[in-house]
Amino acid sequence: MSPQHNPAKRPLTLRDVSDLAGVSEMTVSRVLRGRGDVSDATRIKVVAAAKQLGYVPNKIAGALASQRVNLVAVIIPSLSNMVFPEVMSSISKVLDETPLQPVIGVTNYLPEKEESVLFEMLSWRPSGVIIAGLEHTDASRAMMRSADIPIVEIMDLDGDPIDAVVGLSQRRAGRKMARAIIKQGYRKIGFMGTNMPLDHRARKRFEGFTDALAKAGIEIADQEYYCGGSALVKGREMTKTILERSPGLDFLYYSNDMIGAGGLLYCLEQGIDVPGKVGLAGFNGVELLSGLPKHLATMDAERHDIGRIAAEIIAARAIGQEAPQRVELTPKLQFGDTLKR
Amino acid sequence: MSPQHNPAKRPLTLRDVSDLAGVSEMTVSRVLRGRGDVSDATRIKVVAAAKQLGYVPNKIAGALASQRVNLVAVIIPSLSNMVFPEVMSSISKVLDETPLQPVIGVTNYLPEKEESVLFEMLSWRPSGVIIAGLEHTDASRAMMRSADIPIVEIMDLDGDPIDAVVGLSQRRAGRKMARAIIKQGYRKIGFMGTNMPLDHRARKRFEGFTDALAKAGIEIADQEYYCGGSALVKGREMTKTILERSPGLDFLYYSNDMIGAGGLLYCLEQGIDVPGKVGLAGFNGVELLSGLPKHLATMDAERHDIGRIAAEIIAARAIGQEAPQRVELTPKLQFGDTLKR
DNA sequence: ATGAAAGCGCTAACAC
DNA sequence: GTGTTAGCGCTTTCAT
Repeated sequence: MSPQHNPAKRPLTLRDVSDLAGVSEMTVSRVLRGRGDVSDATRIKVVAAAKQLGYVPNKIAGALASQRVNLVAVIIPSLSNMVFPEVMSSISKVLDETPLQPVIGVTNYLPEKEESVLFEMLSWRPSGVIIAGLEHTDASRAMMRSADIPIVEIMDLDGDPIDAVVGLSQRRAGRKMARAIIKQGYRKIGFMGTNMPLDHRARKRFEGFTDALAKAGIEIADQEYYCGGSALVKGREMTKTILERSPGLDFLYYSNDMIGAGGLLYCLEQGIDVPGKVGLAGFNGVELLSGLPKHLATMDAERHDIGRIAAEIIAARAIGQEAPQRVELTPKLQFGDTLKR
Repeated sequence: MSPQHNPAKRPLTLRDVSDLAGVSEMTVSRVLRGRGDVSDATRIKVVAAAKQLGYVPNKIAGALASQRVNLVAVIIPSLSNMVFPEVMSSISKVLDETPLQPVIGVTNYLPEKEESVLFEMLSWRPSGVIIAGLEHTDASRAMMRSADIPIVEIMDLDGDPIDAVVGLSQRRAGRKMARAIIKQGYRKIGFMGTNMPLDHRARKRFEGFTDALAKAGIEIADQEYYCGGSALVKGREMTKTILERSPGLDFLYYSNDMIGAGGLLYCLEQGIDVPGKVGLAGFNGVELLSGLPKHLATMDAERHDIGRIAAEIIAARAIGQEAPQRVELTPKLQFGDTLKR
């Protein structure tokens, strides 16, 4: 039955339902929340009345009275990097089994924006926070610390967590890739990445990468950075630039799979022997890109596990259960077709 | 200054700030909201006190008292189709200039999920709703109608809007593409799409497409559907399948750019003359994909304008201004390199 | 199994 | 310019 027109032009309250059903507001509240003992007869009357009116409970009032808000703030740098929607979907899948609901905030990699998003979110008194990265302004850290709710920092492990942390060591991931590349005999290595000093995870991967090269007595032979625009196009352009400037390069390491894919397409068009003459590797394991002529070597960022585990920690703590404080995931190297093996 | 440790382990209230600053709660409230006349001296004291304590206002209580919630519910089917993050970012950009804040809900193309997401959202009494599509359950429509807030349905125009609507006629977009294809002399046309009966926009585009073909006395020569998996891979596989089954095809129309790109890569690998022997076209104008060896012909879904205008309508109505009820956008055909011209 | 009263933390409205 | 009072619509707690 379609709800009756609401003549009062006033949001419906419990009171309206209680009047129609002929029971107290308290009883209506109990029925609608499924709490406490209510006789079947009453329950049916109340449900019918609520439905007939098209009553939608007011969570604002409910939350204020109960001091409980079943919201989980999820704070990520961007939606255009496919990694984050994927983390989100894992989080949603876990929270769907609980009364908790994710609320997304996007920071655009800006610490001040992160601070303001966090402030906004915390002012709704969520049951928990899942936030990307370990780098935050002092004020952000202070807010999270004093919020007295579970905080899970995700994606990265290299730093000081506020509370719980789920991720992988980005430095270690960079080192692992470097070692694999060296082991296959590549020596003249070029790097391409985003010009985003605030993408700390990319920065740490690069640091780990150069560290491991240095231990083998190798230095990055050339590098190139971009910002903005279509990553696929930029990958192609940077690859052209770097290969023309440094024809001796035998490996190209990209800070993400998207620019790696652009580079791969360029190399194939130019008839460059991949991975014989030049090897290529990216980072992330973006499923989107399987389907290219060759599979780009990459390292899985384990983002589904990260999202799942982070959400599980929040869900456990929300009901007073113990949960791990630190979960380290190990990224898997995928050789694909662009790294000799 | 880092906030003092909160010894009470109790969320801070206006009261705490008012005690520290030595003024009434009301004055603190005024300062923190920037409303009403407050002397500079008082303002400074209050701001200092709030900062020292690390006070974060409780929006739950504020919203209940003021009967105002500066949230805008944005309800979309998916985050993995890049179109929606792009719409989101346009919405955010507009709302950033206002006190309004977007809250994302994802329905996975399921009407029942849409209904429950909507219910959850409306129970927070948002200032407006932006929702993808014109197809909703009766209950969803009833909820939106009786919520007495601005509702903007986006992306599609072919149907009965609840309130305002911003989008393009998906049917017309399909027809337009069909006419362009026919005009270039293609006659044996294959179609590939998602197996998602609930993606009404894709369905309507297809209907418009076949309508226009029918008017020219042409029927779809073959078709192929997929669900799940990497769109790029699926596009490649379906293209192989359809071309082997129907070698006479001279045009392939894809319901989205991602599978179109997979098909394009396949054709190029096979050395098929594109667009000479076979023409290709997709839909959406996904910027992500420029950077492929050839540019896929496509039609811009105008999603940035859609997001911007939808948000502008909500923002205007939120402050009592008039706003358009219906905005039709005209998708532009981009020939790229895969459709003769 | 149901109801009555108190109050969650804030703001509207009004008084001073 | 600042303070006081009375709720906002629910849920908690306690009474019956």
